[in-house]
Amino acid sequence: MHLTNAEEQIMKLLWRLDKAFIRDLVNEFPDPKPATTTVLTLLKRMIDKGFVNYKQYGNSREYYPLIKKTDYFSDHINVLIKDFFNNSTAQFASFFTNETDMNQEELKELRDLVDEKIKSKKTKK
Amino acid sequence: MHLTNAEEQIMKLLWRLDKAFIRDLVNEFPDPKPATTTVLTLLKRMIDKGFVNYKQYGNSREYYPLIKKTDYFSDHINVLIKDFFNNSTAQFASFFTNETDMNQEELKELRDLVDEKIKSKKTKK
DNA sequence: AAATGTATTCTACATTTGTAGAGAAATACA
DNA sequence: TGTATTTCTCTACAAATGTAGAATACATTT
Repeated sequence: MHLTNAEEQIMKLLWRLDKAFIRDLVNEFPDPKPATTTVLTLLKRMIDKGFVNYKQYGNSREYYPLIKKTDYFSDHINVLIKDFFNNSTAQFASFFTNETDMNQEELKELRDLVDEKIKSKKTKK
Repeated sequence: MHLTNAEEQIMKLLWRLDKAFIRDLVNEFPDPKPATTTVLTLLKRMIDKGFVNYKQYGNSREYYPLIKKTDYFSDHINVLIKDFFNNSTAQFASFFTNETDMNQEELKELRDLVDEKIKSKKTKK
């Protein structure tokens, strides 16, 4: 099961706000804002799909995400890696460092990060 | 403009085969294969969108991709980075090394890669 | 309590996407 | 040279997606 584009927009809002009432969500949109019912329809579909739940307060609901942004994202990336890099993370990493324009600073940061990762794996064994 | 899912399947075939006639494409599908007309319809849409072109041979056409896989992929990744990491490649890289399960080998490869990248940038200046 | 505002569900419909048949035109073959 | 095959276009339609009004129920304000 997956989110459509419009649904993903709502999801991003929920991730950013943590939880929100319908009016909060609609307000987050720049003009022209979608109709409230539009957002409600999307929310209902997202609930059916198991991505969102809510807490009832009187006649209104506070919606919140059921999956973590990082998990959702992780899935995305992995699909991309599978589709385009024959499932090789190394190949992807190579592509990544070549194609994105990280500056000197960021590159060093990344190298140190990877270095740490290597060390932590070594000690773990 | 973007490719739909079904169109992207065709695109992947074209990237892999470089160029192909309609029967080649249909044959690449596992059973049950889609109808030839289905694939033809998709190809026509992709041509209209500017993703594919063809060379005419008699009454049939040899189709080929107009965009490189890496460029297409690069766009994807960048959208993800923008959407989920506030446009910070460094933040994404960090996430990436943490969330994917690269082994010792791959990690070293990546570190060396990044190292090279750092050096090449230094000398370029 | 009546009027107004807000949230929700139900229903509806236009657009996009996935899938493919009918028919025409070109080609291959018996 | 008539027949089968292949490729293509045109048309069609079901399913998914995006968008929102009408109706309803509850809450708030006067």
